[in-house]
Amino acid sequence: VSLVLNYDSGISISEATRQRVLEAARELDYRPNAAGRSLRRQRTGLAGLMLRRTPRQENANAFLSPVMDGITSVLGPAGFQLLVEAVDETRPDAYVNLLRGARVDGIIFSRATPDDEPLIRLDADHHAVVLWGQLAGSNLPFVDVDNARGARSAVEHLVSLGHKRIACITNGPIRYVGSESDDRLRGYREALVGHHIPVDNDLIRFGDFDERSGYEATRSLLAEPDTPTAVFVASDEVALGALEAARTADVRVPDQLAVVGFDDLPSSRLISPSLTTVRVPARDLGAAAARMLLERIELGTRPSSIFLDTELIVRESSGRELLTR
Amino acid sequence: VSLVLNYDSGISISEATRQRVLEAARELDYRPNAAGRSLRRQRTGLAGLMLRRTPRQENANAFLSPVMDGITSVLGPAGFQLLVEAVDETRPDAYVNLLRGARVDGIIFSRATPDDEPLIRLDADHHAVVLWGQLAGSNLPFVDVDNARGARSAVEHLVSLGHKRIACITNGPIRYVGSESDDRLRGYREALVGHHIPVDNDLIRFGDFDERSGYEATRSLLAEPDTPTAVFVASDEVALGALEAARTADVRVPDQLAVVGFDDLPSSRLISPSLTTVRVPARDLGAAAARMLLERIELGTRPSSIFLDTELIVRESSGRELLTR
DNA sequence: TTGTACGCGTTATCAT
DNA sequence: ATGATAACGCGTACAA
Repeated sequence: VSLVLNYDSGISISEATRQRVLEAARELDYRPNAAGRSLRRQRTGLAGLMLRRTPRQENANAFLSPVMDGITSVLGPAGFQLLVEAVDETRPDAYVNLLRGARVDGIIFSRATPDDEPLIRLDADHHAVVLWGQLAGSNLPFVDVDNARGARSAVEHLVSLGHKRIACITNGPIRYVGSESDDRLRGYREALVGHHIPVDNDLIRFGDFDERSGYEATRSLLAEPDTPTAVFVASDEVALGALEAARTADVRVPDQLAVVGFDDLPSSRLISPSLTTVRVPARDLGAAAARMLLERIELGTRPSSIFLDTELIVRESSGRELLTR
Repeated sequence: VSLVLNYDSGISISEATRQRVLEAARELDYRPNAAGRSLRRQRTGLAGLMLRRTPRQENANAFLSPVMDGITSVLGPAGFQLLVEAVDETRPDAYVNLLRGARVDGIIFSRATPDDEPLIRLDADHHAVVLWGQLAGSNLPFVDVDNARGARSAVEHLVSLGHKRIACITNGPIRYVGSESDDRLRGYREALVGHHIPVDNDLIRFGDFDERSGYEATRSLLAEPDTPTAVFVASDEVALGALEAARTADVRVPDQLAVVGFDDLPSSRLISPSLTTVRVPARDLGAAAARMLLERIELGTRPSSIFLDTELIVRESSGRELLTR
């Protein structure tokens, strides 16, 4: 029975019994039992997606839908299903049980922190782990966008429009070197340096992941003696605050202040002025992570990490060329 | 060993051996094997979330994050994990295997269609199924918001501001009576009738789930001989199109046209003018669905369906009272 | 209180 | 080509 149901060809079963088995299976509406199969095969056909729930951005996750779509689009055809689990402070090592208890064959871990010992150990023990987002100081396989390069493309866009006084608002405090926030800030600096524009630290503000911080940072930038003509904001959410600040200060966007964001949230296309931004290919990242995970599970090899390209999406908020003064 | 590890009290094991077992478990870093446990217990500790992927709103799902958060917040403490699967046209009955193959103990099914025979049969066979979104003509247990009531609250808000010419744009074509789109349109009608305002069918437009359709519907409404002073749009996404249409037509919101949406997407708070809307408590709905599913799984009873209340969120787009003409 | 043995459902292996 | 059997890891029923 097992041979008939699990192999399409290359098995030595007479056609007669083959049909007999298939007929019986149909009649009984037979479906193989997942637990029995997992136990015997020593494989679950399940992959885990670990989502870090920070109290701050608790329900923000706009990327979740496309990411999961990308993951399942790869896992599904390979015969894998997806188990999603939130990793929070109450049970910080839940994912350890997932792998060590063989509930899943591998996990995709989003936004790992640099000091996650149990995670490092899982990797060392040849468990299939793949990271969503680069982890500085570890050699765990990851997928990520090149944040510095994406930031450079945004700032170079502003430079090409004629801007020289370009401010930067990060999407959050710089927690450690090599973090997303750090890389985007670095890209901003590199772009300026590359075009021989001096980096003015008075034009750099540190956001706090939310719209409000973007609002306040922009207010304070507009109060600078030598007002910037453009601002690169390292996330769309924070950039929305920048647009709001410009609006309330009667500063026209993009004429008086050009704004470029990062992420390309669904709403960024819809607001007015629509937001020029750096698109993060969430679905592709999900698919890439899933492919890497499959490689690790099925081949047992250690996949090499992947950087995907961002894409600059030019919209109204940076729109026109700067009038020469 | 099993007794020691699975029961805190009420077992007849000497303290000495109890400690010996615990010590050994710690030393070995023992974790129970999920498949073995599932097989023996005849329970997987997994619940399935079936997401309907329509080609149209493929990456839209802004509710996904809070919904999953709500679900896991209930399932987690009960010892259940979540398996997420997209149900698409390629394998329309994948969820049948999920239950009949005992991969999961129950499923939450989002946006079921009225003619889903296999789903009805699963329910009849006492499988644990719970619906996200009411399904007209079936008696499957569901969670939903009272769409008609939510729509009424939105329109009554407009009436209370003095509006009499109130248009309606649905969020999509009316596929069947009792659908979300139908209920919201019905609520609009009921509110008008309840306040003795005649329902003018010339003020009703059928959107198509996207911003563009809202834009076009609003343009056409603004071309009406007796222009409406307010419009109820049955989804925020479509309402964004309405705002854009007003903007390009130099119609001031809310002074010349008040706009109320439905859903309360994350961006609705952030745009300008911020959108008055009817909030759908996505997280609570998720939690409620999970509670119902647990009841069905653990008690084997048939939970009664639940309507959760929407909440009217008044923002700028409906803002002021209408000046009497 | 402790030890043993069985069976959950599947699949791989080994003889026939 | 077919049939019989063992084993995956767990929890429980029963014997000791």
